Amino acid sequence: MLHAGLLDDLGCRIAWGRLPPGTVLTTAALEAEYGLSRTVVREAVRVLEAMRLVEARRHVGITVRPRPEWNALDVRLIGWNLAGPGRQEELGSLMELRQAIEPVAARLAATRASAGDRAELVALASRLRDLGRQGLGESQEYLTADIDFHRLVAQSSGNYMFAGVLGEVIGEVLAGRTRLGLSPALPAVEALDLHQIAALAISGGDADAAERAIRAIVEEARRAALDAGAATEPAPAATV
Amino acid sequence: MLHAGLLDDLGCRIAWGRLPPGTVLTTAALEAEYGLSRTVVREAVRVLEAMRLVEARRHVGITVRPRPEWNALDVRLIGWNLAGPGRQEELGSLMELRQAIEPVAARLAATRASAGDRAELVALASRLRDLGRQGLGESQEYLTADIDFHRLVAQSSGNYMFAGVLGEVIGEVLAGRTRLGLSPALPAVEALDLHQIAALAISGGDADAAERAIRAIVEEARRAALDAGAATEPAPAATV
DNA sequence: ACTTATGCAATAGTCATACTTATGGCCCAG
DNA sequence: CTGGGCCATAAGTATGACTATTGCATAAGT
Repeated sequence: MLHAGLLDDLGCRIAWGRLPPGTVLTTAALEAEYGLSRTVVREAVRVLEAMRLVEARRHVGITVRPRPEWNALDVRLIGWNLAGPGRQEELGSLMELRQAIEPVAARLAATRASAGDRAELVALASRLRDLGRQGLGESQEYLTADIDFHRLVAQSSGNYMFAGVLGEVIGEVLAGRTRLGLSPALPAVEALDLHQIAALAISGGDADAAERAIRAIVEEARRAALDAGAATEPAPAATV
Repeated sequence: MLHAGLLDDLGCRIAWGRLPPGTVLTTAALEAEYGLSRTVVREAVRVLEAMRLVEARRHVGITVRPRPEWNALDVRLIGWNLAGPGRQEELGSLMELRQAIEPVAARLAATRASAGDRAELVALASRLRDLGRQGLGESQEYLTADIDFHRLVAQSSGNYMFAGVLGEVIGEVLAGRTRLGLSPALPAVEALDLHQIAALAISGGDADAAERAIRAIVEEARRAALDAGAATEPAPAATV
């Protein structure tokens, strides 16, 4: 589909600073550059406009807006940022977002989660512990269970904003940890314990304990990322 | 501009449940219903698709997606929700989001804010105190200063995601408080003190104190909203 | 010299028509 | 009942024509 391709290409060029804020494009120039019809160009521009990456004005053209105006929490934009030279910075921002949201999500989950979700969280924490003890902290299975755990906490919070943003980005953040080797084959006992504590606290309705445990989990992850701070993950190849 | 009108109309109809998940539209039917060209319809649908409100498929049409799949933190969607029957629920979710984000933003602001921003925060807190003491807690001036204060905390955090989402929604949330009469003409001394404490903590680089103060501010706001829980604000007239 | 008004070209916005593409559902055969 | 093929469905794309708005350049006025 041509629309998706053009949208991604333009989105990346903007997100990566290749079309810096203030750049003025025209639909005619884009048609010529990409060899596509006006329909495809306009439709892609409409989406970029909706994301506040550009502003289209008659007689002027399509101007790239300043970065602070962009819809920072747009999932597509997050993806573009993660796929480009600003990946580390984006992961850092996402880590801070997790730091903010996950403890509150856990607190809410402790009061709102369904019985089924409570049981599922306990089961996931058990799974993480088992895999961790087997030295499989770097495995896909561990990663999947870790992602599922955090997603379920967000969903159980009953706040669909938490569920939405965390559901979308937690996979990327945790996978990034694994790729950076920040998820050791033998996870620290304390980390596994914290997942257990969090799951049991949510399951038992203890909001304070749930919040403290998740806060500690996220803090540990943040510290590990800081310790590895200079270990820069190379940006993915710049082709989307 | 026809595009914006159609987008808002369709967006609201979906957000308000008038086009419930599972509803299948076609571009032909929308053209006929709205008396607009295919171009306008397609461009609007593109944006809705990007927001994950709908999915367009050949041979099927344009299907409204289940609500959990929507981009919950899309600013436009938040606006549609706030303009419709789900306003209270949306304000509740936003309050929780504030609860999560603002304390962490304050913590980060304490370490990252520029000297100018630190001074500005202190000045805004002073302004709030002065207006509050004059019994102007319900005034537009107080509201403006309150919004500016919280926005600046978010911006000073140096996390553009915090700045983005709070910058967009804080005005709406705080204005809703004023409209509901939850912002008393004579604000409690403690509330004014907390803004001072937060501003001074950020200005002085005390992250713990900044976080505690902002947390207390947001918690006080949340409690006030709970106390007024049954005082339902009528949804705005359903015309955007 | 500065300010205001006017006109025109620039570029997006909209409409209509034609053609292409993929795909879901239905029908038929084994 | 299952699998394969075909066709109609509806989106996806292209193009030409026309409309609408507006920014900029120029001219006129003070």
